[in-house]
Formats: sequence, structure tokens, C-alpha cells
Amino acid sequence: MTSENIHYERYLQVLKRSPFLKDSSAKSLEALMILMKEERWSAKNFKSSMEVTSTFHFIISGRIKVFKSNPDSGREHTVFVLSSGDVFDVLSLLDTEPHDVYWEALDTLEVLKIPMTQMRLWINDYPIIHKAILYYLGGRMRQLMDVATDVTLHSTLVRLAALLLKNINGETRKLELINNLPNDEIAGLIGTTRAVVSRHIQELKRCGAISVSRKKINVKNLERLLSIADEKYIP
Amino acid sequence: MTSENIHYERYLQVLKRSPFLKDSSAKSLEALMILMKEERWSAKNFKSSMEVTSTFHFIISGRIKVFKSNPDSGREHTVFVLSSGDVFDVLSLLDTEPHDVYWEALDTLEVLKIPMTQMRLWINDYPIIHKAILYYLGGRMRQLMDVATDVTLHSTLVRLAALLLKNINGETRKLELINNLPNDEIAGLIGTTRAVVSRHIQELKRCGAISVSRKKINVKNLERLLSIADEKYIP
DNA sequence: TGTCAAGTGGTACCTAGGTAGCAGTTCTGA
DNA sequence: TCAGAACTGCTACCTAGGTACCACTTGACA
Repeated sequence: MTSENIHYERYLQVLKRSPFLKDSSAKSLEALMILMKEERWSAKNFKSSMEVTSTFHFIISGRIKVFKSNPDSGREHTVFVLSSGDVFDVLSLLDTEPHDVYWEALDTLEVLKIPMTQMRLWINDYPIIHKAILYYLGGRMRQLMDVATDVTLHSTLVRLAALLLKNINGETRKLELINNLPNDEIAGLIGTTRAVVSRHIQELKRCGAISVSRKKINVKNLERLLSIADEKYIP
Repeated sequence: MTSENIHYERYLQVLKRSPFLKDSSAKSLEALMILMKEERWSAKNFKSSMEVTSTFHFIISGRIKVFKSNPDSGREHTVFVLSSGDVFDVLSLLDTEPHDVYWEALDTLEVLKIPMTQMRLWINDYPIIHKAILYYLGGRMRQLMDVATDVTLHSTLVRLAALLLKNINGETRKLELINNLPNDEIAGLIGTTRAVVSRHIQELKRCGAISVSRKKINVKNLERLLSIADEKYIP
């Protein structure tokens, strides 16, 4: 992509703010942009890991979920929700081992893509970025550890409350990243089923912690939500 | 530590084989050894993450488990079992964020330790190692994804069977890494409780998949175990 | 504007697996 | 060598949460 692209400047701004590319020089980013192609995924667009291994993606706007599923039972567990500034698949960048993960756009997604081999070469050319990558991976691993242990250590209600708290913007008090998701998707995020999430949402409503309109959850009583997530209060 | 140490050569061999230090030059390894001190942890020796953040450890022999716990319910979930050639805490190396993870030696542990700041400097001196570190982290992240989703996607019996299969040596057909662990610890590994593991072990015995003597599980029928882990066979 | 799919709320039922407790056995170390 | 700790096997009970419905509402789009 050249700088003649109408969105060039906007794309560049997103890359500059991406934690994955932290501290990259303007020059190196330009070199990267030249190699990239833009692409739109419409909501619910679905890819298996296989299709994603040979191309590296930067998210410009929209959200995508990374999940595993059990085809027999039809259950799914969402591991990450990625958004603007995030990249995928980071694991395919590190090695060529397969992994059975799926990807699905939650909204219309704008991505910039680049062949995996070229991305690896670019990283070799600008080794300063290694530090940022390691840092980015560290954050991801922390998140993963929480996801891994949450299910056994906490009840579904506690997990739901904690999920809401994790995604509240400190200032606006609005949900971010997981806003406008149907119960189904929320269920996947805390490792349970649609019916159970619906049940618990009613409980949280009843005790005044939240209020709900279609596909929208508003936190009403932060204190209460905190004490539920902390296992101090049972509605 | 100098080369006069009786164990120097043995330690060096372990480091050479460590995936974390893959492709390090002999010279860089020597430089590393000089900075390190040996230490023994006896079994059940327990550390919180706080105590581990300022020092980086290489495991020479023995096993250590990395786990999270819920102090209210007393339940624990083991995320990793580390052994010879592994290192910890890799996350504290990447950044200085806290994380509430605990560490406990499963056997007598021989480690080589080095101040975290010195380890970071050493890595800067030998940047070739970045690739090995990234690769090592990739492997860990894959493992974590499995742990994260296993609990919701599979029953405890299936998880137990899968755990055994994952840790069988292809040639000797013996359990490795998780051998000689009490039911308690196995429970932590698959995110359940002692009683449930005991129950399922009886089932696996009954259908001829395994045989058991105190703290020792032998796989008798690999086929059967595979079909159980694959959710094709219910005892 | 009417139809259909997507989403929500609720009921009633069921079971995997968690809790508690105890008896018997093996190991450990004083 | 013997007392206590560690470990296993088993019973009986209980509940969180999963399954399977259905009725109602909302939004999209033809």
C-alpha cells in the first residue's frame, strides 16, 4: 500500500499506537506499510487457524474473537477478544506448529494483512521491536492464566461480574470491548452457556448491580458488582 | 559460580539443552554461568510470585508446579509443571507487572539463580537468544490455551485421560513429568478435586485402561485411553 | 409494512461433579 | 520400632449449572 491510499494516514496512526509495534521508528513503519494490503471482514466471518497461519494481520477497527470449540457438544470457549491495535496470529509468527483455534469477526473488521514470511523478515530488519513483542506476549500470557484458572476457581456469577468489571472504562463507566454482545457470546467468554448467563443477568438486575436493554449492559452499582466479583456478596 | 564447582559441567549440560537458551554460544553460556548461584529447594517449598520476581531461575533437576488458588474455597489449579531445562518466572522477565501465581516444589529442586536485572542485561548482550525466547513463549502459550479451554469443553474423565496421554513417553510407555504425584496434585492439574480424580481412576482401572499402585499409574491399554480422551468411549 | 431471524426471559428437569466423612494402608522420621 | 502423617478407596448426599423447551420482543430487510 502506498501513501496515496485515502486511509493511509488513519492506518498509520493505528499502527503507531499498537503495543505490538511500540517504539518502532517512523521509517520502519513506512517500510511495513508498503508491504501491507487492506482487507474487510464482515461480521461473523469465520476462519480456522490453518487459513490464518500464512498471513499476519493488524486490526484497524472492529473486533474479532479467538476461540476453541468442541464440535461434539457444540460448546465454545472464547480465549481473547481482539480489537484496534491488536495483531493475529501471534503464535504462527513464533513457530509453524499448528493449533486448533478459530477466529470470528464480531463486527465488520478492517485489517491490514502481510504475508507471514515478510513479517518475519521485517522483524529481523528492525530487531528493536523484539522488546515490544515480548512485552505484548507477556500481557497476553497473563490474561490466558486468568482465563485458564477462572473456571475452576470461581462460580459463573463471579466470573460474569468480574468480566464486566474488567471491561468497564474507568471514566465513562461504560462497557468497552464486550459491549453490544449477545448473551451467547458473553457465555463463551466465561465458559458457560447462554441460559446460565441469562439467569445471572437477571440476578444482577434484581440486586441493582446492573441495568439492561437489548444487547446493552449498564453498570448501576459498582460497589455491589465488586463485592460479588470478590465473593463477598451473594445476591 | 566458577568452573571449579564440582557440578559445573553438569549444570552447563542442562543449560545447553534448555529450549530457552537454544543456539546460545558456548561463550555466552559461560558468561551466564559466572553470574549464577546454585540453590536447593526441598519438596513442598512454597513461594509467592512476589518472592520470585527479582530473581530468575533455571531448573537443573526436580519439578515445580505453577498454580493459582482461591483462598476462600481452598481450591487450586495448576497451570504448569516445570522441570529440567525450564525457567521461571518468564513473565517477570518481560515486564514488572505483578501476578498472583504461586510456586511449589514437587520434588527436591536444584536451581541456578541470577538477579533479574542481570538476566535482562545478559539477554541484551546476546540478542540472538530473542528468537529462542519467543519460541519458548509460543510453546507455553499453546499449553495455556489448552488448559484454559479444557475445563469447559471436556468432562473430567476426558481431561484425566488426556492428561495421561500427554505425559506418556512414546517409547518406554511410562508416565513422565507427572509420575509419582498424589491424586491431590493430579486433581489440580485437570481443575477438579481429589475425590473426583480417585473416582475416575477407579473407572479407568475397571475398564482396563490403566493399572495403579501407590502414587503410580501404568497405562495398560493405550487404544482405550485414546478413545476415552477422544470422547468416543464411555466406560 | 409484514415477515423472519436474532435475541431474551423464563420454566422445569437432570446430572456431573463437588462436599464430607471414614476406614484401611503405606510411608516417614523421631 | 512405632506414632503420626500422607495417601487411597469408597459411601452417601447435595447443588451449581447444563439441557431442552417455549413464548415474547426487537430489529433488519425485502
